[in-house]
Amino acid sequence: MTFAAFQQEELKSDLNQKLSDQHFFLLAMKEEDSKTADTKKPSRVHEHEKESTRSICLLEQKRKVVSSNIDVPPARKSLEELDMDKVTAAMVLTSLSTSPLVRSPPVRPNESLNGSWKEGGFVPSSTSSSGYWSWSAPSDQSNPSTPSPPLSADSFKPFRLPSQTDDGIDEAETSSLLFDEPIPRKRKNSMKVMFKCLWKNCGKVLSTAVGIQKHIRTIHLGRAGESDYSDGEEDFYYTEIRLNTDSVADGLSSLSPVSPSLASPPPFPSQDVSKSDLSCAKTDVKGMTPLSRSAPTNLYLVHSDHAYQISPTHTRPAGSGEQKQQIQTVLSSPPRLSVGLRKPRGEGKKCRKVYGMENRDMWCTACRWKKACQRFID
DNA sequence: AGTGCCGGGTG
DNA sequence: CACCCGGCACT
Repeated sequence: MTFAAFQQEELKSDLNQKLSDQHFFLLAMKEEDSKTADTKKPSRVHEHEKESTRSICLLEQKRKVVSSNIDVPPARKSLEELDMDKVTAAMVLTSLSTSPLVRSPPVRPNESLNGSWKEGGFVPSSTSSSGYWSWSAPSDQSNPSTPSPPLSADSFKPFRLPSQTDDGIDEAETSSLLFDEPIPRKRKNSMKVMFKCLWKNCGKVLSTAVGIQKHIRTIHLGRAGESDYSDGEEDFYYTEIRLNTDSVADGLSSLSPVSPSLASPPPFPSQDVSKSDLSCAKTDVKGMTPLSRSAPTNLYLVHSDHAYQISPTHTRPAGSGEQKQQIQTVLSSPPRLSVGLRKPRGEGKKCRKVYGMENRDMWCTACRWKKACQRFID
């Protein structure tokens, strides 16, 4: 079979498939309409029906045109052959759409992020019956040059949603990826990824995963000699944190590395643990930015949800509720470190409470200026 | 809705 | 600086 003939076959079978699908859809629509005809305006139903019939006619015409353009009449093909053609067509379409050679340059403006990987990995073909979508391993039929879905850090960064306690967010995110909704979330690209040691009483922050692993291996696991050997245990003792390099100056917190370390001091003084991605997992040693848990292709995701997540040095009076709150803040808004560092609200009396709004002149100046009360400091 | 207060604006 | 206030977190 020549390539041209093959292409024609594909086209035809694909069209057949689409036509029959649409046909069924239209029939279903008609049924639906007739079911609800008594409750709806009859004229509208009628219109609908007319429309449907006309569409079917048009589709039939199209089918005829295509058939006449192609030498092989549809009747000559057995059902199995047709089915095979459908499958082949789907496969070819799949590989066509994923092949970098054939792929047309991006047209949609927002394709650069979700579009590319969606296109690359997930082709919702009606004939790929399994319904299981995965690009973990290319099937034997697909083009070997099929690019693996964007494992590159950049393409995943925007989707990285650290959520340890709330998987629903991840799912929502995922579904919004599956459907073509644009994701309005903006993220500053001034984010810097750091790795924080979660070992008790150690707040070591390093800029590379390798560095932090080495730190944990040598300092905490006592494996100084076997620097190359790693059974992955270090993975459990550090987490990734994202810093907004814009507001790093604000980020001076009381948390400072406790243990002296062999490596150079962290580029930034330290970080409040609440700003770390607690659920965030990490990837392998190659310095890749961690992928989202919701991403279908997690490579080496290791959850770091263990006892050391909450830094022992973090002794703010507010309990876990505040922690959660802060994490959510980090999740959902452009990072504003000051929010995380906000002083716990004073519990004592306040001028406003004591004197009331009517005696505002009796308030302390701070209260008058809507600042932290200085009269009833707790 | 009320309260506390941070961050930022104004003179 | 003093002073004020928008707006947010928290209750």
